[in-house]
Amino acid sequence: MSATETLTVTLPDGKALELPAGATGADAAAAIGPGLARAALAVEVGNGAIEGRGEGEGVREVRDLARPLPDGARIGILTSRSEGSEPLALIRHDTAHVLAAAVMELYPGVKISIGPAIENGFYYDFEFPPDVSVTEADFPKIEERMRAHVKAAETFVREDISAAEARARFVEERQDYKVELIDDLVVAAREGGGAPLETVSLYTNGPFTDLCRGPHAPSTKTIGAFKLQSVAGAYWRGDSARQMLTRIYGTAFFTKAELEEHLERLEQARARDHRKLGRELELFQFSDLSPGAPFWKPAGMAVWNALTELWREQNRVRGYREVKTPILYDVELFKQSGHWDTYRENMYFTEVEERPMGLKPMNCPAHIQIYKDRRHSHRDLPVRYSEAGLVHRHEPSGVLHGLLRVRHITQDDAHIFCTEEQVQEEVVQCLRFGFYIYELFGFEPRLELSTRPEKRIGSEAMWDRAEGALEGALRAEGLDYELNPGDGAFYGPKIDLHMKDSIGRSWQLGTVQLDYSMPERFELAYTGADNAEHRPVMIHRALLGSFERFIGILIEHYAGELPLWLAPLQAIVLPVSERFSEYGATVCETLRGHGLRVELDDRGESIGRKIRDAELRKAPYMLVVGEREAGDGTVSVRRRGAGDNGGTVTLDEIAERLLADAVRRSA
RNA sequence: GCCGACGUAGCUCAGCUGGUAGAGCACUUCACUCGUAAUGAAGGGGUCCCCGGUUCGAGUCCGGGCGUCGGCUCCA
Repeated sequence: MSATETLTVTLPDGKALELPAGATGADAAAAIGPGLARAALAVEVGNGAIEGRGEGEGVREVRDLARPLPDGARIGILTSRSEGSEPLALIRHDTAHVLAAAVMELYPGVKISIGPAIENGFYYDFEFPPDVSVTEADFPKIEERMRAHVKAAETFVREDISAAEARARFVEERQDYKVELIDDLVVAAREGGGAPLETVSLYTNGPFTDLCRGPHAPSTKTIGAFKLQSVAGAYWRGDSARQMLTRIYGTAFFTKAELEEHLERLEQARARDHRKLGRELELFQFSDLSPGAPFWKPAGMAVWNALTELWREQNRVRGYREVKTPILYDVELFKQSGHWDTYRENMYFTEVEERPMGLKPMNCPAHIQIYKDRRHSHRDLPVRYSEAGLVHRHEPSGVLHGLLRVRHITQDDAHIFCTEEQVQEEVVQCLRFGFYIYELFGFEPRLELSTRPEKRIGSEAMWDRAEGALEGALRAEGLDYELNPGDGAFYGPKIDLHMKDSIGRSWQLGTVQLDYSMPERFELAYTGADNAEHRPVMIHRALLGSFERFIGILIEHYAGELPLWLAPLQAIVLPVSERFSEYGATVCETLRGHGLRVELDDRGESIGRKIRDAELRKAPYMLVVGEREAGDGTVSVRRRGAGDNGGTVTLDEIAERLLADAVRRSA
């Protein structure tokens, strides 16, 4: 055979496979084996680089099995058992098309927009006719229709047609969103400076055709199990000025068992929802009378105070001095700080004796007042003020979410006023402080460096120095970080600290921001060694983010089972009957005398009942006392969730153990 | 703020097409005095989110408001 009649591809194991010219991914799979041919979903194509490195490495694309393979490509056949998220993403995207197909059939006149796979499933956005509203109650009907498409094992057929032809087709079908997408593709190709857009791809399964880049599995039959999950509003193209579409969320898996396992996980995540646990454990409550503002109950306050102790202790150790500043100010302050111009919409205002006043949305202008109350020498710097600062922000009603998004926010705030030379070292110390705290909870930090945005103040030289200082700090600590070019604040670059919790969710907690704007606006100064006035740099720093949010995250991270040092109820004394209440009271008082949070359950209930209730309250230690213990001054120890295997120890021993645990702050 | 759903006892929820409310848990009382995840019995408890409308009659239907939930946008 001559070269033009064959093509060669390289398989993942490095072996070359020779195929007839024009062979497809499906042909390759068939050439490898009939089992693979049946299991194949798509083909991964990487160009060049037969040896697996060099040119082309990293350029890879997942393609339909039916597309011809390029000569010399490295390929891998994708099946449901392939590693990574791609196989699932593929069938989820397939399922999105099936959803759209079903919806088109059930709701004539519906306009379709886009339907991608997302992290745990997929969605499709629709514009329903004005008189139609779709709710979760309609899901069974839609799912039934979808099942028919899956059962029919419809082939996904790709056609590449000219943009003009596709446009005409969607104009004809009155699919305005598809027309807009095509127009934008054409414009993007033109503005990208490359070749003009020649064709767009359409995918058809059964009666349904969609504008789609692909890829898709060969047919709908690989969708093993799917479920529609929720319906929500979503702006067309994520733009709040544009049409609100109806988004239907769903998920899909290769097998029913996997789907059920996933739904089970969702159920478990709901069980650790901090709003549910907050109510059950009586940590906090919300009231219609003050939306977005938690009421801390005694148990929640115990957690708050334990966290505050950590915060206060560590700030002191690290050279911060705690301050406390008002929450209500003459609006002049916010005009000077700039918040009036940029943030007024989200602030709370009132009038006191005809004087317009506002609640602070940030603590920095307040700390600046303290800094300005005296003159500073370069010898004084850095000046570090910390405050559990209460700020109010009028968050839009739709975004409030338990403790995680509130209007009444207690930030673990700090501001450092320092010289430019000190910036890097101060940032290093902030990062170390953050890591110290996160490690206590087993959070794994991830860092992001955000640099100069388009709209900014200050000279290029200033930004060079500021970004250099942050980068220098990250490098000096040997830390990995992600770069977010252009994502900094207008007044300076920042490092954000993100964490992953026990179930893999990511949260942004801390932030370290350089600020060259506030010192300017408030004309901050220090006297240098040269006896001249200089501007200090200001570092804004929060590590927990806010006490409210951090506690919310902790509750979910620990599923309510807080470590002893944070637990509102550290131990509960359980007399086996009321006859031993007196001894129980002695035990309880002794432990309380050591500063531990202990209660006595002297209700006339059975010991089984008391243990059950104590477990539900998630007390780390249950101390059972009865005739034996009262006789020899001991307690029978039961650990939360561990059953009766803690042994029997003397009162002194248990006190010592609990105290050591609390002081160590062990997780 | 936007879209949608929801709002019934402290909690979780039931209440069909309009006829003045119900369960379990929790709570109270009594009995039991118990050894490692629910002892039994009796009892109390409701402006059915708020305002207005339709109706002989509204928890139920309609309109408005507030709040919550799921998303979207936002988080300087």
